[in-house]
Amino acid sequence: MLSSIALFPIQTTARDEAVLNALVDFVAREGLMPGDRLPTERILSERLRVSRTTVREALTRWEGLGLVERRQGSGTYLKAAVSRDMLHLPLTLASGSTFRSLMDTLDIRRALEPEATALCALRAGPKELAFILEKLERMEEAFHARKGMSADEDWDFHQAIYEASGNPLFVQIIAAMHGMFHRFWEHPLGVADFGHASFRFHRIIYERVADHDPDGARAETLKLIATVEADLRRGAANLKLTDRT
Amino acid sequence: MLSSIALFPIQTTARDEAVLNALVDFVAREGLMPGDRLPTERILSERLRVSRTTVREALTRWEGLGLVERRQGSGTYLKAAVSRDMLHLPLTLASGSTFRSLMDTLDIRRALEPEATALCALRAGPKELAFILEKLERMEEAFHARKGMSADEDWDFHQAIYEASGNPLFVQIIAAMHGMFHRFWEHPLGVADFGHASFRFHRIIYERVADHDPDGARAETLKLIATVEADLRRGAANLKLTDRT
DNA sequence: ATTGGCACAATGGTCCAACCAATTTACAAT
DNA sequence: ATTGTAAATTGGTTGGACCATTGTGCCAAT
Repeated sequence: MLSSIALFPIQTTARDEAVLNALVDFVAREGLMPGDRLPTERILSERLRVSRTTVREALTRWEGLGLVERRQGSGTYLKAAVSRDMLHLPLTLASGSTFRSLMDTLDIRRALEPEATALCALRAGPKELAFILEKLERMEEAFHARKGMSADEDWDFHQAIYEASGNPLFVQIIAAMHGMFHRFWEHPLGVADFGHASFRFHRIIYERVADHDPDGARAETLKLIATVEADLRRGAANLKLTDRT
Repeated sequence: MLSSIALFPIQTTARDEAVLNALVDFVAREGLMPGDRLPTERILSERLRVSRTTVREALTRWEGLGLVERRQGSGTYLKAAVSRDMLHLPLTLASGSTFRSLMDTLDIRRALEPEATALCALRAGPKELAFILEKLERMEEAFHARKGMSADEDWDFHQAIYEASGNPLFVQIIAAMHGMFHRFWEHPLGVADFGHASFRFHRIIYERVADHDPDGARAETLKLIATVEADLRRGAANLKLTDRT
């Protein structure tokens, strides 16, 4: 960005970082896409003239950032696009499995999801709308088949909307909040009809988005989250979730 | 001193993860705080009955997450609190367009900061308000002394507000957005009076918060972000930030 | 011709022992 | 007390070996 500034960090030794830079270049040159397989550790070690240990440390870094996935016996696969000047902000959210923590994630969702949906209503084109509709119908199908909300299909629908917002940060942050939420609430926790109240809002939200009605989309998303909060409060009352600080 | 370390061998597969779990327990038991030094790799290797390579791979993960800092010849130091149930959120900001990336962070801020400020207005007690006021006055002081916004004091003020929201997620996520924003925009980029327009809103926001007026606080925070966006658009126009894909 | 199972190669995961490089500590010389 | 230097400490790197898992292809049985 600031190409006029020609200062570089003093580089005494930074082997693994150099390995990653070389790997970025390689991926760019070969036009590798997410899902493609990277060269084996032994090949990289040989070609880059560094020990396999160093290659592994570098790849461990990328794996920690979710950029790469290692499968023993198979290989190392690219999971996301990489570039030299991409910005990884590792954000560690320490959170216990307390009622308060779950409510905290809802605070974030209450702030982000309505805005993301509103942006989607503004920006989604026919192609994105078709994709969202497909996810919606798949979710409704699963709901009727299993007589209840299916977390996977539900998330697929929302993810489709947030991806259509055009801002990748929404997807990443909201996904983390969902993950945190469902990690401690894998089961309906005594709430038999968990998610039932939210069902009807999905199609309404889709319609608002399809109508390019950002305010309506925002309002309906807010209602949906309110149903989630109500479910959570019922669950907390049932099980008397206690703090484990 | 290290003779009393209570570490036990581990046996499961997924060695490096087991190492990290053991380390979490160790940190908790010893009451280690950020800044404290961890046992050396050789000690860990010996006590956990695991090769030093495996210990290093585990620590590399934590280093990538910013949880730990290694200093050659000195040791490995804790940089943040760790707990078993923490969620790592790797935020990846694609660097297709710098301007677009900055606008993406603003989308998130526009969603989160008004809500966090509103929550602060609801929840802040006298003690928190006094702390916020102190940060406000320090910022205003720095502004008059240096004839311009000071990023550090500015952030201290906002951070005080978001901490008073009572939800630690707000602080962490918003801090990450600020970090991204300023990493791309370390200098005012041709906008000489960068931040001047935002100055007056700080005191207004404080007053709304002190009055426990969440809607007012939300509205004023939105205006403040609007001034940031205006600054950004002027900067982009000045320098003709271009895509570097 | 199809299918099932098995041997073998490829690949990531772990271990060891040694040495390098930076830092800290101890200690002697002044 | 200060300073300079040697030694010990600690993270960083290397090479080589072996283990565990996965993928591939051959071969026999059907």
